[in-house]
Amino acid sequence: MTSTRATLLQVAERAGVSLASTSRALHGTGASPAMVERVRAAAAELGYSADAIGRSLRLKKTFQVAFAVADIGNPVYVEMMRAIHEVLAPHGYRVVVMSTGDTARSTTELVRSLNSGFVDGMIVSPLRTDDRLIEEIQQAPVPVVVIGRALDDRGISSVSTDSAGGIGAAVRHLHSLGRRRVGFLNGPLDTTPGAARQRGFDAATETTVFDRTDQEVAADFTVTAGLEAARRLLARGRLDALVAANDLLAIGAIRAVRETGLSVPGDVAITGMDDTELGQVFQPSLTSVSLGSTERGRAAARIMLRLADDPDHAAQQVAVGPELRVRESTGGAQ
Amino acid sequence: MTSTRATLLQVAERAGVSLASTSRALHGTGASPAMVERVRAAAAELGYSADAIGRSLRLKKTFQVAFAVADIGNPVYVEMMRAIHEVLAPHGYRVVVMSTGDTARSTTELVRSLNSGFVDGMIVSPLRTDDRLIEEIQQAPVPVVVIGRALDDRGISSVSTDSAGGIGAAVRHLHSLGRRRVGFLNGPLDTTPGAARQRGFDAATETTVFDRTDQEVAADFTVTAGLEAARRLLARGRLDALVAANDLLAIGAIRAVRETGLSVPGDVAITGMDDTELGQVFQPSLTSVSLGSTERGRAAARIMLRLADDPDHAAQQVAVGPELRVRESTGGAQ
DNA sequence: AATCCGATTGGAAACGTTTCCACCCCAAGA
DNA sequence: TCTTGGGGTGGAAACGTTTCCAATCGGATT
Repeated sequence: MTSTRATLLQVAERAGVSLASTSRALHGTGASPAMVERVRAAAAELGYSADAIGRSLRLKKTFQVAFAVADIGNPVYVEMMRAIHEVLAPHGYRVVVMSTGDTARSTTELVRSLNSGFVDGMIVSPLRTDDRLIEEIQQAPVPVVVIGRALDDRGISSVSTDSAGGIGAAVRHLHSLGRRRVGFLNGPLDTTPGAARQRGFDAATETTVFDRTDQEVAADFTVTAGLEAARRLLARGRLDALVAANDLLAIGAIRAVRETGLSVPGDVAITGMDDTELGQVFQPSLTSVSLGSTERGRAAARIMLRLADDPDHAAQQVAVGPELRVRESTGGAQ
Repeated sequence: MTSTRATLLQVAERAGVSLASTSRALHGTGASPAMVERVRAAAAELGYSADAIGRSLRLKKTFQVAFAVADIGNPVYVEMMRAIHEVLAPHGYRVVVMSTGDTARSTTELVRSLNSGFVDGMIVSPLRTDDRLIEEIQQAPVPVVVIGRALDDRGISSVSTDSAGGIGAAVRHLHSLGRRRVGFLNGPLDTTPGAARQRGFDAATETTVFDRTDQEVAADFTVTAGLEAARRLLARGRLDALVAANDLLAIGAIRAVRETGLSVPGDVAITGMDDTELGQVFQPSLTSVSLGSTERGRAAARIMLRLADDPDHAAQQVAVGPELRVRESTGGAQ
């Protein structure tokens, strides 16, 4: 930690050649074999390795991509981050994690910070969106890929999924099991996912007929909030099926159901959404609608690679379909 | 995305003053109120914001800190990352996530990459360690904080915990419940945590007397590996208590126990380690030894802040004590 | 009125890299 | 032998910022 890092100029002096030749020799283009040999040796002796900042300044490229979400601890985002990292790292890109905060305003601020040019692009999954944010994304100086709503009409690259359709699949699954009194446990309606899932439930219960439907909104998408909201829901009348807007809410709901002395899935069948590992290892294992977090993360990262390579490339859209994974919490196998 | 970002020089020209004054005016030191006003206006009109790379080059400071672990998906590391981010972000530092890979060799490589100077420091939690790695850390050009083993003797900053002692607490807890046939479910012994926890179990069962002890090593620290290893362990003979080396293994073990028709905690009491959210929401909720992941992350980040501020600052060590959290899986309250 | 001092200001260098451009040299063709 | 061309090399500029240093400008003190 005492010795200072070697610079390219020092390597050049040691090799007794010019700075230009040294750079070429190391970067591998247009240098004679003798030169390459000579410079390599000098570089090795000094333990040289190129300074990322100097290179970035000259190249106007940071080899960094930001990944921004409201809550880094959320299992869904963790999965995405892992996938993004796995795709980007082999291409020499680093991943910078950032927090959007949970308002559209704070997210807008974050997007604006791209102006300081510390990354080559940003993958963001906004919890809440408004027109200001959309505009800011459109004007961003580097490519931005949105994971969430499809935004093709606004010329923004996005990776979307049909969570409304996913809720529909869950509703039909429960109906096909003979359940006729279904409850819906949603998260905040002013969030992008909350709004979409609400649309999904409304649409599904319009075409599929139940004897009774009811719903309740949790304070946020967590187990605790799910537990409390489910208690309120169950207190209002008997249900035999419950659709939760994500796995954490579903787990809270399972606890609430059991508190009342009822069993899952015997008395109440429950579905989650996101297909998290948590839901998979839970007992009972959770029937859940996979929204392909890993796949969405990968898709976003691949779009980013293309855009980072060619910033003038047209915006790209990818849609990942939802997929129902039937497990114990609705009486499925395993 | 078409318009190019404004540079400081452009702001200077627009304000009709020198580059130097412009910089001072914006940075707030030694400029007249009139100058500040004038430059601010010009900057606002152009939507100027300072280029991070240019500034980094001059300041020799990136305002970035790396966080490197073997598996970013592991709940423990997620918690640490969240804590680290929460501490560093308010101070203007960005967090870059990196993967150590799971060998000491690949971790060494990662530490060596610090030579390219893309980051002001690194917080790393190596899964496996050897002398080469220790050396590399000592020679790193920027501060490195290790989360894991205490390394005070080597002059390295570290945040450690007593996981061996934590296992001891779990063992004594089970003994105090009257359990006398205890099994130990560990992860790979050649990992730093695996080795420490093994020492803990050996030491504890030497001082606390059981009728029967047995142990088994899982392929890694996951639910699936835990399930398989626990099956082997249970097949060898009846147990009434099981200490797992982390929460994921414990959850695999619960499943294995139930497969044999036995109950948790009635027939077999089970403890985990790490006190993850997963264990808390699981049913039965998991008695677990907290190693203070959040606290360790925070401590590491705080050390990093000090070291980044003053690179010649002496290495710092912090130890976080383990804490047993009794829950349903050993018959505790809640 | 001359001097001095502090507060402001501008010029220029520096951080470390890549690459354009001009130059040189040698081999090949005329 | 003279020209042409191409491969290899070095000089120098550029990326955007901060800060050292010298210079200037007031106003206040003698």
